[in-house]
Amino acid sequence: MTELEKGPTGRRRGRGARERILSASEQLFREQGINRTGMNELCASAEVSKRTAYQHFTGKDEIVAEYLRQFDPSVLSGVFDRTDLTPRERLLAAFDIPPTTPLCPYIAAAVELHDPQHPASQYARDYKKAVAGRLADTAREAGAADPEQLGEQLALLIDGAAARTRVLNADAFPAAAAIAAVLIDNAIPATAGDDRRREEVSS
Amino acid sequence: MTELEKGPTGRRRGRGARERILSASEQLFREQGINRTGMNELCASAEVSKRTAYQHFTGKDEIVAEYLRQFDPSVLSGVFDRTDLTPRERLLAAFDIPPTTPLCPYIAAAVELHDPQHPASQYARDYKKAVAGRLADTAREAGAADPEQLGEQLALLIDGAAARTRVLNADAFPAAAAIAAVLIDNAIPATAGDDRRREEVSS
DNA sequence: CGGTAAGTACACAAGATGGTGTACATAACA
DNA sequence: TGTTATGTACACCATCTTGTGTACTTACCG
Repeated sequence: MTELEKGPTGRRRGRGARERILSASEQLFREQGINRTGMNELCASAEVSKRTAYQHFTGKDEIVAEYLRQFDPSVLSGVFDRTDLTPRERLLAAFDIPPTTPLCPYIAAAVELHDPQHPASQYARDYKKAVAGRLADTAREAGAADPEQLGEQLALLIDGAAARTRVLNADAFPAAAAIAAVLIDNAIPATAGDDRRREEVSS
Repeated sequence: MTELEKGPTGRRRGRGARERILSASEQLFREQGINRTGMNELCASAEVSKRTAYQHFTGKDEIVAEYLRQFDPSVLSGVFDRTDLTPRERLLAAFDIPPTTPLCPYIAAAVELHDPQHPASQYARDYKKAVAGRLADTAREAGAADPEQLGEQLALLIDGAAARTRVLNADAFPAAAAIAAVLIDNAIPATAGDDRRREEVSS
């Protein structure tokens, strides 16, 4: 969804202040949170004059919303579009989050903004539902009996791992992956599936 | 841990400003978040003069820390000390959160404070570990093969449900309870346990 | 060239924030 | 009674917050 860069007419739109702002916001909002990042700091980090920032965005809220909207494609497609993995492996790969993703920004935003009506909170919901949907699709591909349910369950595990990682300051995704393996094996009937085992459960 | 009210000597300690502050903080921090609740508002809601507040607490940080410390006994003992339930039922009862608990305040605090060194963040970690420990104890009682692991897994499910409930604005605890049932049945060897089924899985 | 869109620099507003200082009131207790 | 702990009322401060206003500069493009 990274639009513009060059406008539709081919005209260059200035020196890319907008993108610098969003790029800086991605870093700062993640590192120090949304509420702890002021506009002055954000503009300084983006090397953009404050005036310019407010010419591109009506206010901080809009920057926050746009900051969350950016993730939609990147995070999702990274895992689910890998054709080198079986569907089951893809489901589990969703728990192999690289260290570059310290915490789901949607949970953080939902907590920090604290207003379900905020546009950014809407994006957060949309994203979460999209992830659950993608997981359900993959679950269906893997032959799960109730793919919607499995997708929802795996999404819940991911969120649990994210939240727990944040609170405990220790990686909880391996534990979540272990649970996921159990759920996947339980959800896929014996006849279907790729490499699942029946009674034994990988810890 | 609701100490004082009357001191150990029987002496009345003023008019209970401290408790009013903590009571108001519990409500306000929960309803609107920590960062969105200013000291002026907090003191007004507690019907306490600002000066008094700063005589009881060195600063807002201390109030936040104390606010989190209060939960330790109440939430935990409510579920785990019920002798009318089998251990397995107690494990599942942890997912029957009443509507009075809109969201785990520890996750919210960890996100809002955004500083793992903050005393309140410490309390959050302690609490989370305590819950996992209690779950593990109960899992052991229920005859689980690896009670520590099951306790950690169930704790992760609770956090996932809490986070997801917050972001999606919809109750995710039933789904978490369903997963919990699967994990519990998988973790308890066939010989042990109370009412578990073997192959069938309660959705 | 000149016009225009884009961006800059910087002061400044208006309000909220956490936190103090000062003088006064009240309740308990000896 | 008077002393002391507790609490109040309220002005006040420094700082930070989002957001504007104004005047200037730069890059592009015909």
